[in-house]
Amino acid sequence: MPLDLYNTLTRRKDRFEPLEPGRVGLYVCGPTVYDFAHIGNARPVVVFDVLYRLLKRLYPSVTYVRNITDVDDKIIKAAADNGEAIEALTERTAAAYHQDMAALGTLPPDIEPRATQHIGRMIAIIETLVGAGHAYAAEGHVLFHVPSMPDYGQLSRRSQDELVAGARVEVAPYKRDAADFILWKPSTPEQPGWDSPWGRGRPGWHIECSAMSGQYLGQTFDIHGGGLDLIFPHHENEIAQSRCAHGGAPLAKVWMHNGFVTVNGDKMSKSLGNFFTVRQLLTEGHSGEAIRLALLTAHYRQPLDFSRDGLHQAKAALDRWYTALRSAGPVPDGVSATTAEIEELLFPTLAALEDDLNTPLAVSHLHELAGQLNKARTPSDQVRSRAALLAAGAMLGVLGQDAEEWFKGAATEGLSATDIEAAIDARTAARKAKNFAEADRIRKELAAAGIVLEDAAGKTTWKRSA
RNA sequence: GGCGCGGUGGCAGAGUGGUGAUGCAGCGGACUGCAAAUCCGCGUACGGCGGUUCGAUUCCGCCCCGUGCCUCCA
Repeated sequence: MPLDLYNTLTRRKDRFEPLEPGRVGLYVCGPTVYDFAHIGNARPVVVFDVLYRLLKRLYPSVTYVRNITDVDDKIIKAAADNGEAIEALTERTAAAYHQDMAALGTLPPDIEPRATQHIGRMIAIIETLVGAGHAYAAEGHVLFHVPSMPDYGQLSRRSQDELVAGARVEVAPYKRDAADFILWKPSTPEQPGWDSPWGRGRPGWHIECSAMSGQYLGQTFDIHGGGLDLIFPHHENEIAQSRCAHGGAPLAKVWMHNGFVTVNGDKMSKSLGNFFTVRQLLTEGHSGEAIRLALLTAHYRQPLDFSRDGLHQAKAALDRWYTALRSAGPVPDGVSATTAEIEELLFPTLAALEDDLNTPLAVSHLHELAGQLNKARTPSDQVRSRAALLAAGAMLGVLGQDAEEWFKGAATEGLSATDIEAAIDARTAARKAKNFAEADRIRKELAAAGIVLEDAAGKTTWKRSA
């Protein structure tokens, strides 16, 4: 099955072919580390994690680069507000980011470069741009001169006239053209800064990605991803810098952008204050797996309205799948499924993902596989459907834990597993004695503590129903 | 003003020029001491108005509503 991906540059789904057979380079814009990641920040991480898993399955060599922006004016401000050293803030926030993204079941990228460790390369690119007449120094700043690039604006499909007409900010006096953007800016003594040919300063927002993608993936690579709001100006400017520094070579072949997470229809954003952090939801007791699935229930280019109800629906789906896995019981000796058998069952899920990451359709195929597992009557059918369900789950990055653990979980409060099992034994004895009043009393007592009992095949199992 | 996205059954959410996914919720049935889970069955859903077509939710036009970007933003 071929892989089709929607390319923002062409505005249509295109058949994907790696630039070099068997090798794929993927660059995704990572976090600016000054605060906890919210669900809107998490969406691209989860979406591109699914892409990464798919690419790894389809191609022998995949290099996934996701940067950490650890120099930025928001960081300077947050550190000042906290009375915290910049480095302490960025280290702390980056560590929290790693924890939270791991909780969402995302694989770490192959390379996670930090902006502050690539200043030299940024300066070199800026020097090249100045030398080629695409950039100029003015009042300690270095700016990219947008009119020097005739085909600027292809990604966002904006003409330079429109940019000027729509400019909503005051144009700095040192700009030759209103659309020119900053490559390097001066730092005051208390701001972080590096020596450069233009004095002590720090990089502008866009140049870091040009430096890091170029270093790890080369001048032209396969896929560049990020959120919709990065199309303009960030990615447009990244393209301008990189192409003008590289003799016009394209930066990335495919540009992918995920849609926004909204709350009651409005974009979730830090400035609006309508955000849920991943950490907050995890603390409330939502599983990272349910958060992840909630983010995958809408197609990645569609807006996703986030709500706790959506989270509960995702959990219900996971309950259904884990129930199927748990009910199937242990695999009998000597029964196994062949790779070909599993692949056949996995095919629809894979085909859905290969069609521009149609995760909602893939989710429906997981439901189909769970249904097949529930209906399986022979050990070989069970083993086959179970293996296929697990493999399909792995494509989405879910169903990675043991089903018993999913249901019995780590209870931070309430009854321990030992207490529960003792109560179940007492109830089983009562049932054997046909003392159903006592059996029901125990069931009710456990239910009040959030424990649901299920009598099946002569054995009683339990789960926490939070 | 420029550029863009969306409006599918109670909810979430795919998809398609013609037998209208999937899940949740709801209803009925099987199973169960009772439940739960599971299985079986059940729904005159495609914002409005025109057009193209034998046939449109799907293509085209206009309109309405919501929403995003236009140098903080995933």
